[in-house]
Amino acid sequence: MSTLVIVESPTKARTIRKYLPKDYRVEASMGHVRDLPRSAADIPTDLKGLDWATLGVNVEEGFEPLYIVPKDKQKIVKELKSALADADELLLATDEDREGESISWHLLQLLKPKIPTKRMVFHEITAEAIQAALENCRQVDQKLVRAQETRRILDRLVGYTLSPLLWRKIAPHLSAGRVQSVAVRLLVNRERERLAFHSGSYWDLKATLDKNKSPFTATLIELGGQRVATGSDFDPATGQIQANRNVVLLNATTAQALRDRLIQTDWRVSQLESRPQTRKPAPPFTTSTLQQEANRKLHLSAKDTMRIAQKLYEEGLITYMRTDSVHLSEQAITAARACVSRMYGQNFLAPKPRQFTTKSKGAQEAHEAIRPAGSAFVLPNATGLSGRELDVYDLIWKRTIASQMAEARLTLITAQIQADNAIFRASGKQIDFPGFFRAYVEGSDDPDAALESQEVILPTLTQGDALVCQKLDAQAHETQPPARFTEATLVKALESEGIGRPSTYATIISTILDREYAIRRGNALEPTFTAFAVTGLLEQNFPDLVDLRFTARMEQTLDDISTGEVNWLPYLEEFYLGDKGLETQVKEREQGIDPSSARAIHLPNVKAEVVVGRYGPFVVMENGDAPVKASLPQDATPGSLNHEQIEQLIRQKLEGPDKLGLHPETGEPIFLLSGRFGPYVQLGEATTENPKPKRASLPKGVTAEEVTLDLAVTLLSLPRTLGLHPETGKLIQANQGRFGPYVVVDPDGEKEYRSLKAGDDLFTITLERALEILAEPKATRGRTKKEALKNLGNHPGDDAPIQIFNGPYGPYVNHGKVNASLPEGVTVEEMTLELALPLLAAKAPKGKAGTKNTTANKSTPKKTTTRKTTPKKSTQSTSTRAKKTTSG
DNA sequence: CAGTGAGCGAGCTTCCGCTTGACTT
Repeated sequence: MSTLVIVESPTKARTIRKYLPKDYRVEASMGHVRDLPRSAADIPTDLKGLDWATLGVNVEEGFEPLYIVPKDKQKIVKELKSALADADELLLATDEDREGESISWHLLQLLKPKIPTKRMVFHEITAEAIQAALENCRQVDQKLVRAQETRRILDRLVGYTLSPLLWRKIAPHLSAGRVQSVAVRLLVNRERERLAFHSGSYWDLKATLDKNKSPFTATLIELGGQRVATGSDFDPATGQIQANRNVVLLNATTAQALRDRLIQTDWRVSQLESRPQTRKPAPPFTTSTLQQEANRKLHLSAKDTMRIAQKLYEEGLITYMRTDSVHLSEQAITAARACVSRMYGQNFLAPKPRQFTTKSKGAQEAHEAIRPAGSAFVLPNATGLSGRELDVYDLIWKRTIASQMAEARLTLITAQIQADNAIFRASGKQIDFPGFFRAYVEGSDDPDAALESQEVILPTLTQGDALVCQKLDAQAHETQPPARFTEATLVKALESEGIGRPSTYATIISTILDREYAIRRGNALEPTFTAFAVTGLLEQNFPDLVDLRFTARMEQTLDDISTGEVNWLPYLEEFYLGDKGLETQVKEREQGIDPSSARAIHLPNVKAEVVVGRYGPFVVMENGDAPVKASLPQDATPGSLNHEQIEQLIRQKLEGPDKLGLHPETGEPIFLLSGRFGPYVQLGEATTENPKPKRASLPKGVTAEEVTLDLAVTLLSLPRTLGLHPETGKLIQANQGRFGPYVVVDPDGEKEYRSLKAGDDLFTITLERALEILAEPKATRGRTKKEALKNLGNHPGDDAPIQIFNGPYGPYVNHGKVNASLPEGVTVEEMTLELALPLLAAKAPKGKAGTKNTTANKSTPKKTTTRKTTPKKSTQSTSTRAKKTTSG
């Protein structure tokens, strides 16, 4: 007989197994095993008709939750049950936080063990820690479980009460939630600030000064005893200098005049100041800070970062990647310090081990900080990793090492320089001892500030020194609106408010993008019209729920529930059914919310109304008694739309499309129109006989204003025939496609495509050049060609190579079109041809398959964007939700 | 791919937090 231990993740199961006695069996629950029904399909048949079944909470009967085992967990539960049958003791070893405690409780409810059962908790996987945990087991903490259940129910009530309201008032398939709606509101509020922003301009002077042939620069700060205005003196609402600021504002003329006067005067050092500064290293990574840094330094999305971190974790290279703790274990500190003294020397070691404390709200700290795993950190170049995986590991390694390094010591030097009645300032920064800078400098969200961290050397100066002014320039500046959120800054903001959890930051962003509350433009997240409409409705009717502090207050109550100071049921009753309660408020306000005004958005910079419609946003402009409506381009957002664009759209609607002119040969009119996919030109009018006249999109980078009749004629002349293939006699054409210009052989038959190279031009390319390009092999899809991790040799059957590649789910063996994962516990190094053959045989397609299926490598153009509608299987994931796709 | 935005309507959409999984004629 034996003891069954249940943990959350299979990787953790594998690691702790070796610290447990032989007869202990460790299994993973894969996170939560029960939940409220997600949709109608999850509701048991006997409860189907009940009005509270979809909500999954019987609010009239003591807020009793309806728990089900989701489809993807049924197999796991079955396996756990059968493992339990062979055990004579059960240890529940899920994480020691609210969610972990709840998982243990649900396991108890489901498995109903008849054998002795205990709750085991540990924070570190070492022989001693596990031993200590075995000796100090306890029972499941019911109060903590209740706190989790309250959280779960509250989130369900918010989400499943507000979302339907949005369907009724704005558009179907929208969503609202305690976390996502606040995140969207942050984006919207920032965009509003940007829209209300008025830029101001100011000038100053920049001098290049010299002493003993070492030039340095200084900036004008004071004139005639008055400070010279800078960006922070402006009122963002007006673009003017704020009231009560005693400053001089220079413009182009006054700055130039001042320049001409000062260049002739004497320059002298009037004041010198130098002060020492020390800098401490940043704490080791949490999920949130890792995502931020990977976004700033490696330009990875939160989702990509997590996928890579998961991989590193599974390879045993780093500790758990979903954590809110900055705590380092004894083992980690020792390992980091050993690395520092070996690689940088004793000088660079922090005199005492440095331990950090978590400051973010609501942290639960069930895990360590993210750091290289083990008691001796693997050096980045010894990991065998490459590409992004190596980059992320390197980042984690450096940040961890740096946290145990000595402080950096700097000297900041400020010199004031007098030139007649003007004062200039020069700042220098000298690094006296780099300390942890050697290993790691935290990235910045502000590129200007990032520059600042570099050393700026000033020559040795003394008060009264005479200086030579080599150059003096007047420079113009403009105040900038506050920057849009990026993934990094949004995650940072959410975390500091205690909103969302490490396991959810990446999915919060995915949800916002999936629901089209925001689009990603460059690194920035830009809120859409839908986001404005939804945020407006929620702010007007449920201000408390979209308040940044709502989650913090909820967390406080949950803490009080877990200590027994607050009773959970009255809290939920008040929250949902009370006078100010959610359900009460929805019922009260439902009538008053007019759908057409909820869908309408008024923007300060635009004199028309934008309406969120079934087919995307459109503008409505008053025009006598029949308002004019016009669709907006698909990527239009409140922040990208300007009044000229709208006027053009409206004018086109009123006067018909702009006519560019007549076709020089056929005499047909050529129109410039604007559609959902941007501007395009059209030859002739659409009539009933010819409903689809020839059309062509403008090439990238050409705006509607720049289009000439010539360009339109050339675009409409496409495809351009280059000639016949000298060998096969097949037609060769050049054309403009979704991925840019290309050439094609046999456009009505076999269709062999190649993209044009950087130097080639669609309109001048010759048949000879086209043949050259066509002779080259097709470029491999994706960014980089995959390199095999290891070659195992050739298959005895067909002599084709068998190789190991790195895939999204770990390394796998490849032979032709057959892929197979490595057996559990076998490393890439240990794999051999002999081990691979049976794996491949088991995966190989049976019978005749294999010959036809060449599509994988051939042309399978993705239908729409990168978002593919994946199989109906994974009903869990939000990103796989079927979408209304308007392309084809 | 390309000019719409209301109406009749069955049944459905949706939350947050834990965790990995891997389709076929």
